[in-house]
Parts: sequence; structure tokens; C-alpha cells
Amino acid sequence: MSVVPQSLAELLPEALHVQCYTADVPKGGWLFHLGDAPQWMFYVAGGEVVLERMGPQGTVLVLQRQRSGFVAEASLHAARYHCDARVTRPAQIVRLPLRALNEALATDAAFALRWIAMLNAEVRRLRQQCERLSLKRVQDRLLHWLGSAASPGPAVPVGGVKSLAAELGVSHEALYRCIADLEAAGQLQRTAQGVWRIASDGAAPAQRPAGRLGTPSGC
Amino acid sequence: MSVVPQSLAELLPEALHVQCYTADVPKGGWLFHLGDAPQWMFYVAGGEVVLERMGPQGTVLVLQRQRSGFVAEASLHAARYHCDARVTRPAQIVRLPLRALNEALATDAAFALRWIAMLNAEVRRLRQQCERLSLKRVQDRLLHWLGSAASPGPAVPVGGVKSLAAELGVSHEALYRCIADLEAAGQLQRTAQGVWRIASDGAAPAQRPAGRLGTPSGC
DNA sequence: CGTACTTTTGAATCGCATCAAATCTGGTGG
DNA sequence: CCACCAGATTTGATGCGATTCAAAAGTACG
Repeated sequence: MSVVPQSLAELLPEALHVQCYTADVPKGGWLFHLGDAPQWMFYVAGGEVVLERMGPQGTVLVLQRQRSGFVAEASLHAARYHCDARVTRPAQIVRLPLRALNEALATDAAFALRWIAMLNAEVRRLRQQCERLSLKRVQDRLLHWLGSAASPGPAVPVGGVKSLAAELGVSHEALYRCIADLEAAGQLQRTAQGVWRIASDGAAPAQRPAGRLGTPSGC
Repeated sequence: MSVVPQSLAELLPEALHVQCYTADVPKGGWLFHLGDAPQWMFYVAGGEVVLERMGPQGTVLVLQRQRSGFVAEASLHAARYHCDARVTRPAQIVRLPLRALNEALATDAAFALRWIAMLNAEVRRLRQQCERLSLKRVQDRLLHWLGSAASPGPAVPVGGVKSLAAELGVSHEALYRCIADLEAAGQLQRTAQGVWRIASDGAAPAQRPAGRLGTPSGC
């Protein structure tokens, strides 16, 4: 979508490549817990990782759902983690030592600029997320999410309806019902495992002309 | 709260100081509009600026409300703005040319690192915002906001209830009612123009023991 | 085959958005 | 100083949509 380096190899300078260590983490595993002192920077190359934070009475709040990219980028200089990182789908995780990363950023201005570009992208994504959460109706949030899901074609990969519901800040029941409605209206088709196909825009103007945003974009 | 430079002067390198141009913008003024090509980076030194985006039927979505800091930091490399920046309170605006900023970042690694720290803070703030918007009840969002408002004492500056309502993603009527309830419960006191005083925690456990998060923190 | 989880449907309840209207406020001009 | 207006503040009533609780059916996995 922009000038952001696509792959980890393009982003990191040569010197850091050797410092990277890749591992497979099974579902249910953890990258870090609340209160831990950050030692590594984690990159999700595959699978799914969720940043969570517990409410008082056991309510789980989902802060981030990452399927390709860094997790908790902002922990660069943080003294402690303020949330948990849980693996919700068997994931390939690349980790690199924070110390080396910091040194590289402090000395390699070109690398720092690439890192800034990545952070800019994250800021935009978060603004989109806020924009989405500002919408009241579940259908609006889902359509907004479908619109901002950067994917080649009309097919959108979805990593589990329940975790999507958490990301949208909605009960999973409501989301299931919303999906069913959209499917009945012909605006959505569920195909393979976790992949949806969206009806070409303008096809079925049936249901609700209200509450649609244009293509969302995080400022 | 962290290693982030407090003032603009500390953040920017000497070379950029001369490039800065400060101006007073009256209420109702604009920093930029949707679709404009970014030419400057704007810093809010006083007053209030709001990033807005229009929904289809005239609904206004508030993406950011800035009272001290940069606006649209992520527009560093963006081709166009995707929202409007409106001045909601007479503001002092510092602007500096994007070209010079980019050059400085590309050559001065130390400055780039400070810029990264600032972006990290912004990412955390946005995560807090998402966390807040994930809360269902108005009271929860308000208390969460009061908790995350970094202020010296128990006094919290508020820039207009209506704009706060927009930031919380809530109708202003609902927010007014919520404020009145909290005030009646003794958890909140309105003092001077736009400044509130929060009851010391644990004072009035009266109303609702449910739905309280601890001190919020954006991961 | 049993267990755990997801998916699905149903019904009751609650909180907020919305519309409406009244009051209060600050600021402007006569 | 007062009349007047625009906007902020407040209160009330109503309806919608989501949450919540509950339960059943489907599915994956050991």
C-alpha cells in the first residue's frame, strides 16, 4: 500500500539477520506475559498471535491481532509489558534481541527510517481500528473491516470468527448473526476454511443503504 | 511517563529549529483537508485540533483529538491526507516542512530514534484508545479515559464535553448524563472551566463495582 | 467414543442513540 | 445596558440493537 518494506528481510539490515532466531510456537503458547521485562522483539511470520489484557472480572480485552508483522512494536524502550501475547494459531515466530535492535536503530539512519515507516503503517492501522470501533452497529464494523482488509482480490482470509469478534469488540453471537444476515443478503460468501468472498460492490443494494462508510483509511 | 522527549525543542535537532514557523489559528480554522498533499508537519502547542472524517450521511467520525503534540504523524510519507484537521479551540500551531524533516530523519540517527520514541508513545496511546472503545458502557469509557489522562494531580483538563463525547464514541447526551451520575455519586467534581477533580480512589465504592478496569495502559 | 470447542438459534433485558424541547451561556450589535 | 442569537447544557420519552444467559447441534482431536 505504501513505501513500507514488505518482508522482514527487506526491513532489517544485514547485521541483524544473523541475530534472528525463528521458532514454531504451538497454539496456546505465549510470547510474553504482562509484567515481563522486554528482551526480544517478536515478528509473526505465520499463524496468529493476540495481544490481550484482562478486565477485572475475567473479561478479556483484545488489543491487537497479528498475523504478519511485529508484535508490540512499541515495547522498544518500555520497562515492562502491559499485556499478554498469546498464540491463537500455530505460528512461526522470529525473535531478535532488543539490545541489538536498538543499537542498529541508533547507528543506521536508513534502517531507522524504514522502522519509522513501519510504525507509521501501524499508526494508520490503529486509527482504522479506532474508526471501526466508533461505529455502533455490528454490520457497520464488519463491513468496515472487510473494506480495510488489504487482500489481493475479493477473497479475505479470516482467522476464526470468535477472535474476529473480539477484534471488532462485539459478542461472537452478534457477529455470527450478522454474518448470517449478510450471507442471506448475498453480500458475503463463505468458501474455504477461513476465507470469505465479498460480493462485488453494487451487486445487492438490498438491505440497508444507511451506515456504510467508503473505503476506510486511517488518516 | 517514558523516555519520550517532552518538548518540541528537545525532540527536534538544532537544524530544524529555524525551519519552524509558529502561528495562531482561530477556532474553526483548518490545518489541512482530506485529499491535500502533505507539505508540512503540524505540531499543536496549545488549544485543540481534531482529526475528522465524514461518514456517508454526514456523521462525523473523530480520529484524533490533539492538545499537545503532532497531528497526523503518520503522514510523513503519505501521498494524501485521508481526513480533515479542524481547530476546535484557538490554537498555537508549529509547522515545519516535510522535506526538511525527512532529510533530518534520514541523516540524523539520534533524531530518528527520538522520533521513533514519539511514534511508540503514539502507538500506545492509540492502543489505549482502542481498549477504551472496546468498553460497552459510557461510564466505563469515561472512567478509563480519566484513568489514562496523564496529569500531575487528581485534576484533569477537559476540552469541551462535546468533543470529549466524540472522542469516546458516544452521544453527548449520554456523556452529560454519565457525568451527572458520577458527580451525584461523589466520584467526580467539576471545578474551573474545563477542569475536573477526581475523587480519591476507594472513596465511594457505592455505585457499580462491576466494569472497572485498573489503570489502563496501551501495551 | 468422549471431551472440548465452535457454531447456531432463541428469548429477555439493558443501555444507548435518537428526537425533541427547554434552559443556560457567552458574545455581538444596537 | 439590553436585545438577540448561536451554541452549549440539560432533561424527558421512545425504540433499536447488542449483550447476556441458555441450550442445542455440529466439529475437531486424542
